[in-house]
Amino acid sequence: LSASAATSLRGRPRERRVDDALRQATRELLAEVGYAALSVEGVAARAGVGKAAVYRRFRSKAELVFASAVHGPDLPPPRDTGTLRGDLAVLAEGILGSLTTPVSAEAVPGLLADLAKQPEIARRFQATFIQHEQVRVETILERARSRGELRESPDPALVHALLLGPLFAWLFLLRRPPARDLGERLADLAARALGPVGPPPPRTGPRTAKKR
Amino acid sequence: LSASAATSLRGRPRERRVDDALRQATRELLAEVGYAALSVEGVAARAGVGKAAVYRRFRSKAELVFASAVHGPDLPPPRDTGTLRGDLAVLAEGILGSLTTPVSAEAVPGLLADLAKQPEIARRFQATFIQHEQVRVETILERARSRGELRESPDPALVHALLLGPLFAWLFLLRRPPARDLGERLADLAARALGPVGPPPPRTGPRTAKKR
Amino acid sequence: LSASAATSLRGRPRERRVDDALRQATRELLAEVGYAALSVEGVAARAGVGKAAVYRRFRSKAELVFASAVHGPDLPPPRDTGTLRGDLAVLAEGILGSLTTPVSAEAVPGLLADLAKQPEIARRFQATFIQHEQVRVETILERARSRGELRESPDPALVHALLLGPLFAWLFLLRRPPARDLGERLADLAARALGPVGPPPPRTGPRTAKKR
Amino acid sequence: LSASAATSLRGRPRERRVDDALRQATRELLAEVGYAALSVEGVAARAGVGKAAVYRRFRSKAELVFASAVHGPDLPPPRDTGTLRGDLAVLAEGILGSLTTPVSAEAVPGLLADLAKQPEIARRFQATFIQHEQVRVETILERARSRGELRESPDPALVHALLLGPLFAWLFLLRRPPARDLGERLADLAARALGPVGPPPPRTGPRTAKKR
DNA sequence: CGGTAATCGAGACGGTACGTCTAGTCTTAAA
DNA sequence: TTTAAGACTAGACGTACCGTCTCGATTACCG
Repeated sequence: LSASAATSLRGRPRERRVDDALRQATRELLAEVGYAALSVEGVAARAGVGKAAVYRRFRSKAELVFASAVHGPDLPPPRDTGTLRGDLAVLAEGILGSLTTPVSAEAVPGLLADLAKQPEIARRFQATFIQHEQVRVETILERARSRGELRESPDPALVHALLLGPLFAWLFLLRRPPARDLGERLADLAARALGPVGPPPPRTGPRTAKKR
Repeated sequence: LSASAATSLRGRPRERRVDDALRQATRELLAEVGYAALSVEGVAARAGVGKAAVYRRFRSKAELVFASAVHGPDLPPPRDTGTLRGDLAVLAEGILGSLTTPVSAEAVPGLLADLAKQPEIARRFQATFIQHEQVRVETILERARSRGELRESPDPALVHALLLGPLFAWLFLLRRPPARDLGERLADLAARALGPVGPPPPRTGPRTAKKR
Repeated sequence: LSASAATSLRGRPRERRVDDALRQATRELLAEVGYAALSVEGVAARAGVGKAAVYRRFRSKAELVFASAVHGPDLPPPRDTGTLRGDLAVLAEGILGSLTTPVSAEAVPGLLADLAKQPEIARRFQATFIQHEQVRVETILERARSRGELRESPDPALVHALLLGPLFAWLFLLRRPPARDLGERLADLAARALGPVGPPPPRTGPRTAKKR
Repeated sequence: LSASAATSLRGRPRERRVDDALRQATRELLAEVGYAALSVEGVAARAGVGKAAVYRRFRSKAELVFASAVHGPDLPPPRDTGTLRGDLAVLAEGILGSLTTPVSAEAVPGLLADLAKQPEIARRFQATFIQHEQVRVETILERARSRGELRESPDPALVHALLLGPLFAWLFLLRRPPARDLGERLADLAARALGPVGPPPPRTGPRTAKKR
């Protein structure tokens, strides 16, 4: 998740100070004015840095913001709470937390829009953010299966969407303030939805009688 | 949902032709070049219309796109399929459909980003798009309760997020192609999460103590 | 100098009130904001009149201003003061006066610029403003010749330029404030320049006491 | 007279090529379409330059045209012809020449109009164009006095107006084509107006006490 | 130690879109 | 046919960024 371009060994080395100042300035400006109103010129000025120093590190504004605002795979591995529901709750709270920092809150929608047109950034976003969470989902599902809570592991992507999606929708589509226990409630619903998969143990007739 | 400004009765009336041409041009360009690369100048030119005619109707690019790309409350009331799961499936397929038109697919992320900084548009978005779907959710939940499928109605916003969120996440965050039965599968999961599933699963561990 | 377009006899007759309000509003705005910042919309609004009513009377902004700001041939015929120098002084003071009203002062440079590109208006300007003054010059020269002050009449256009030019230059090129006796001083110089052409006129009367 | 902004020593220096291309394009377009129809966008396009490069150098269209069209103080010092009349003729021909280039002819009236509302440009116009010519007038008057052609030096501004004014009026107010010897004729008249003509006219009364 | 090479801040470069403004024309309903 | 009101096309205005490039001045490593 560090900067980007191939760092040659020859010539004057990059200054760490510049990297830090850029990250800092980007985060500040994101929180202050939001993604759309954030300009590379503004970031460079705030960081006391030339524009070239920015573009030497990031190919575009989207990359700059992405690298500065999105946390990397620095989360601890998912804690084992003993139940699927508990594991999912921990994960959901983590996702919720990373979506509600002042920085993320401003950056996410704009970043998403840029992703739509910059496949390269989109790929990195997948690899850094999405993929990493999905691995955690897989781990959790695996555990649940070995506990006997699940008969067969569902598609991890679907489960991921089942947690991430409603959180995102709540915050950015419905634009509701995040309730304290939102993550837990969604984890609860998700666990319930995944519950015993397939036709309730052998013998249970056609899926028709869903009634009650 | 129509254009915007108070339609005065005096003076030359707005030309319908212009409204139509603008909507048409906007949709075409959205599908062709996407939201970011769409320019008001381009839309006006394609529509054979002066820029002033655009800004007389829409305060910004976001308003223009919103009004042109987002379907209004022109959906039929939710069909009663006889089961909660069925009703949700119909709704989910509808949402999925409206998110996967060539126009929406391009417009949604950009629109979302603009929403973040333009409260006025955000309000309209809520009223037009979100609110209307939420009413449908309420209707469906009401029906389910009168059928006895649900004991108590959950928060419609939460249920809405439970359907809309995963669909959105699947398409725009995970960037996966929409499977044919995606809506149905999510409706299935949602129904399962909301109510007791079929015959209570025999003995599947501590599903009892559900929070809240 | 009245308005312009062919006034049909059929249909509703034009309202005098509109003509007056337009003239009035144009003069006010000229004095307030100057020629460049004066807009037809502004004039119409100030006059409480529709834009169409303006363009029904004047083909362009230049025509509007020209008709509203430039005095017509409403000057009395040049008074005979008894000397060429005196006659020229009266004329020069008249020209100076017409160039230094608040309205003219603002209108003249802008009008001049538009004249450069609108031959039609330029023609009317010649006919209304220039020609009329030139006739006065001719009259004055004729008188001087019959008095014996001049041997032969010089080109009236040149004499006109000799009076009008320096006044214009003083005001609009050098941008100096008009001295009280500027007209008189220039008339003095002009009379002197025209004076006895070639060898001093044989024995001609009272050219003596030119002093003040 | 050069461009404008303080030329900082830091950062990338301005490109000479851009300055030249802008001046060139402005002059071409002035001659082709005139002042009113000249647009900054057009100039930039013709010069193969971004609009920003123009506005980095000139605050407005008026400044651009002024800097491109008006000759600087690059005239040689006024040649001494031996007589006041001769000196004035040289000067008048020079002024006439500078007012009748294709570029000036188109630029002057428009520039004059813009001067009326932009005091900053007006000031520069004074300093560059007017003042410089006035110094030449002073030189000429001084010479004439030391020759004994003039008893006392009149106001140089008035003399300047006496030459420049009629030329301007002839060209832009009366809109007459410039005669070959126009400058000389005006210089003749001016010399006559200023001083005793030729051999002091025998006995023509008290021409001595000339006013002021 | 002197050269090579990449860095630094600064800011100009070509492009492009923005949202505003005005000109002059056209269209409505009412008079 | 006029009126007031205001929509219409067309296009310039001056501002703001983007991402690239260029300047002179550092600052490391390499030979």
